[in-house]
Amino acid sequence: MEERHEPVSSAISATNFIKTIVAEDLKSKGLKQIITRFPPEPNGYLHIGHAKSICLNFGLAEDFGGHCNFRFDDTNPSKEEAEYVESIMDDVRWLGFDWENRLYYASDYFEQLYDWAEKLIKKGKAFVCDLNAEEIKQYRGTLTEPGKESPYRNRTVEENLDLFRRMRAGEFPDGAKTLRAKIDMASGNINMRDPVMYRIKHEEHHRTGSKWCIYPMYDYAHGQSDSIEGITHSICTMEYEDHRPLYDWYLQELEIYHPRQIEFARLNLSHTVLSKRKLLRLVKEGFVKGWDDPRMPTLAGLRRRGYTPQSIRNFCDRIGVGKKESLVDTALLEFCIREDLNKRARRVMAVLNPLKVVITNYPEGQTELMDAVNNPEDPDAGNRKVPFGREIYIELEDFMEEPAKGFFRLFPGNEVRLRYAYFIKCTNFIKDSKGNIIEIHCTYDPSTRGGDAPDKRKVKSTLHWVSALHCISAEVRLYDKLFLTEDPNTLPEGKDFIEYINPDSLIVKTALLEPSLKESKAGEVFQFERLGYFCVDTVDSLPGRPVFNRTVTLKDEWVKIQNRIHKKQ
RNA sequence: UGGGGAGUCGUCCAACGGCAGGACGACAGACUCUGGAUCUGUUUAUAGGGGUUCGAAUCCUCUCUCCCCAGCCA
Repeated sequence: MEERHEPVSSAISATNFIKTIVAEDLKSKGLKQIITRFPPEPNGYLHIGHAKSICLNFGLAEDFGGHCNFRFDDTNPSKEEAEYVESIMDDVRWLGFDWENRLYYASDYFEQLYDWAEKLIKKGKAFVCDLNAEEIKQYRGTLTEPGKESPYRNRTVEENLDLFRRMRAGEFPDGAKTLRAKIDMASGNINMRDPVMYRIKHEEHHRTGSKWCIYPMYDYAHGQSDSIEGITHSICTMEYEDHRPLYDWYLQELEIYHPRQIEFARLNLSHTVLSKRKLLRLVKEGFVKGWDDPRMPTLAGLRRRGYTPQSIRNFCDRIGVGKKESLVDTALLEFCIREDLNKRARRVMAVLNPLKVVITNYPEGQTELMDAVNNPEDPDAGNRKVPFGREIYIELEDFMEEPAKGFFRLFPGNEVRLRYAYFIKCTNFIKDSKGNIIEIHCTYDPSTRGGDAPDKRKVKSTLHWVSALHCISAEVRLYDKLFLTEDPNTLPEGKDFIEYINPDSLIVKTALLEPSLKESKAGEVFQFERLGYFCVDTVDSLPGRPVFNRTVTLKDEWVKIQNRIHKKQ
């Protein structure tokens, strides 16, 4: 699974405001290197939004000569599970990033964090509060009104210390007490209204087991973890901007090394959702088949869909980094995977909607092996032989009884090329009782073997095909956008994002494939000529029975022409 | 009505007092044994009003719009 990739071409990534800040800091603070970190909570799967953060943090470290730590932010035992730890590390490795020996857990710092909490108590900057959750909420005030001070706010240092130690010792039940910072209940910033530092949870932690029954809150743990690791730049998303004063306050009161927090806008991608809550609903309610369903924007899903690490890293470079809320068009992601696969995918022929063609003047029982190029973009990919015979299948869409305007594929009397084979001309067609075309008769020109006419005459179209006698069949899964609406997060009043799921986001077909595909291996990528890029599914394929996932279609001029005609009508 | 943040082509990102540029998309053409790829070209933007300045997307000011914050979640 692990792959290494050449760095993304520097032509793509110009600069961003964070690089500017870091460059200035390096100069003004005389730093030799920077240290960043990627700090996921192990409570779910990584998605393309996390990839933006991963690329940013590891990329910055690479650009400025430093390193990026990998840290699990595991301060809440009720939400976190060990199973996620492995999958998250897999995803980051898959993207091609290496944290070497710098794997950390916030839970490794619990003892130090505890000592620092006592230090704040001794400074008179923290107190044990007996208010319950509901009361704390009442006392906190509202967005426009200041809060009230807790009646327990003025306990003595000795009492606070005693109570806090007893909290740790397990003397109190969940929710009975909290440790809170003593800051300012009238602050306009609600995060500063005596925020909770520790809560009591008699729960098993995935790493510390039952050693602790009090757990630090994110705000109390994160900055200090950054400080312990010597992080120079702690990069997070915009919603933490309001938390920065608190981040700074703890570090200042603790009088310890003070990293700099910088916020950037999280990624939004059109036609999909990236919130954990919504993704979970898609899985739980069965709209997709799991976290790694190829329609999911999770890294596991994208990987199974056929997206390459390189394409995702290129995407992350192209979208840039800013502070404003934005919605990136999925078309850019699709461009990135086409760009990458165009260079590396072997071309093969496969027919999704077969229509039988009989070449009436071709000798019965004859088979020829035609020379086919594996990848016109890559001479090293070599050639292969594709069997050809009297009866073949072409794509149903490649024939029209009465050609529409702009259609120059097969129609009665018209000559086209069969890729790597012969010119054929349609002489007749057969319909069933319902009027559906079920078979085409053509003649071929033997002098055009290989696909070129000695008399230099041209045809306007080249069709892909498979030999009826030699082709194999396989399940092919045609994936499309998961949502019909561009932004499933911004909906009319009363609408649920579920209502906008694309009913055709998955269409399963039995396709006919050239025989070389029989032994293709899980994860292999191909371009089915004129159709799109496909990969062999890593979960449901069996030896000799591959299942193919469509990663993305090819750009299709004919589809556009048809759409235009439809719009006019 | 409190605090914080953001407004530049259709989309995303640059330009940081000196010619508003790139990528994707769209459109047009060339080329092509994939209506793919490639190549060429076209199109469209500084939220609005004042001000400072020789010169403003950039500085000042007022206004408008959008986003985030009231977990013992992260």
